[in-house]
Amino acid sequence: MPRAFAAGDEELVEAERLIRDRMAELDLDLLSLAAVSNVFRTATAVRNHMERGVLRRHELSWSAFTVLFVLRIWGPQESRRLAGEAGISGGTLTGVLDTLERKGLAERRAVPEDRRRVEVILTDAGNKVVEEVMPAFNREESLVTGGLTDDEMAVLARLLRKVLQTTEDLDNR
Amino acid sequence: MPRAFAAGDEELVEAERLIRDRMAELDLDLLSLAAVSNVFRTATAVRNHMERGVLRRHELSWSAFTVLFVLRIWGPQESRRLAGEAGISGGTLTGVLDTLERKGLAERRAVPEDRRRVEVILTDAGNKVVEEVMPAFNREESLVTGGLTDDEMAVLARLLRKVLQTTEDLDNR
DNA sequence: AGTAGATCGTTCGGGACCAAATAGTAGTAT
DNA sequence: ATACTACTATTTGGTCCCGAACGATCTACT
Repeated sequence: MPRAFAAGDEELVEAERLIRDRMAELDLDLLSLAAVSNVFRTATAVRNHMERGVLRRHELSWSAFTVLFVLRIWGPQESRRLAGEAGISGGTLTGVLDTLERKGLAERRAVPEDRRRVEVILTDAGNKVVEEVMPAFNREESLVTGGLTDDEMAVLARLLRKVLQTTEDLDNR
Repeated sequence: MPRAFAAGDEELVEAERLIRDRMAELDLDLLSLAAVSNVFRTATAVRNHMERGVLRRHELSWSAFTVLFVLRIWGPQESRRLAGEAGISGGTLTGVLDTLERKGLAERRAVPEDRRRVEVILTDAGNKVVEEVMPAFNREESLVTGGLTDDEMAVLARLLRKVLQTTEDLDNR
């Protein structure tokens, strides 16, 4: 049996077979490559799906919704932590907050004991938006994971958390 | 045992416990939510890691590298398919190709039989860049998946492919 | 031949994004 | 008090990205 069709081949999609064959001389770690690149492909596809299907109807950008969501879950937050939790830079958060304030969905509050800092809170309107969008968002999440069993979803989440943790550990050093 | 600490709880990170408790009345599908949101968190973290660590040294944007990579794997491509394969819009591809042409890494070629269409090819310099960047990129992929066994990486890729496929099926309808 | 509709890549407008520079504030040492 | 250091959010400059509008081109039909 030729090496190009060794065991495990049936797991690969065409693109991955091509990569293996056309990059053979580079001696790549194909398991890592497949795992990571599928993270990106899936994230892009699902994100586009969400943006076009759910978020667009509410005129919310991805980051704007994420920020609202974080505020709803974690409660009033200071900017720095909010940015980290939402996965965006501080500079980006400033712009997103400008937009959210303009729409009346969130507000900046001065922190009395330290005037450098800013606390961000969800307005009633913002709270309402989250509680309206979140179920719609979650319905789509259920749809895109419809091909997985409950066990598989749990495994997927667990493995991803491990990769995430490893990546964060690499960056904090 | 209170419901808030039922079986499986140890699988959840703090954020996910919070979501469960603070969104209880919305009756969400928490398994899907955890799976999908971890896809995004992981993708963001790994992408930032790659952009700062590998791509920045070579002055390549994420999309620019993806386009070069697709060209290297799939060979000369027409724009429309190239955009789809790289996961970006047609409008974005135009800008990316302008940049890549300016750097001499890729070239547009007229398609004789249909003057609307454009074929994109990798130059020798572009080919060289891919073969230089790809191993460095792959080394980081190995690092971020370092916490997983080979089996786990294969499972991760398989589950993600399933979600990806389901999402694409949803969109093509 | 001529026209209507589909399809291609490009252009354009605007938001999002990051990194670096900046202005302002707090704490600490001198 | 003053200077120094560390930390905050913001501004700036530049890139990226999408969707919609556009012009050019091809196809099908009459």
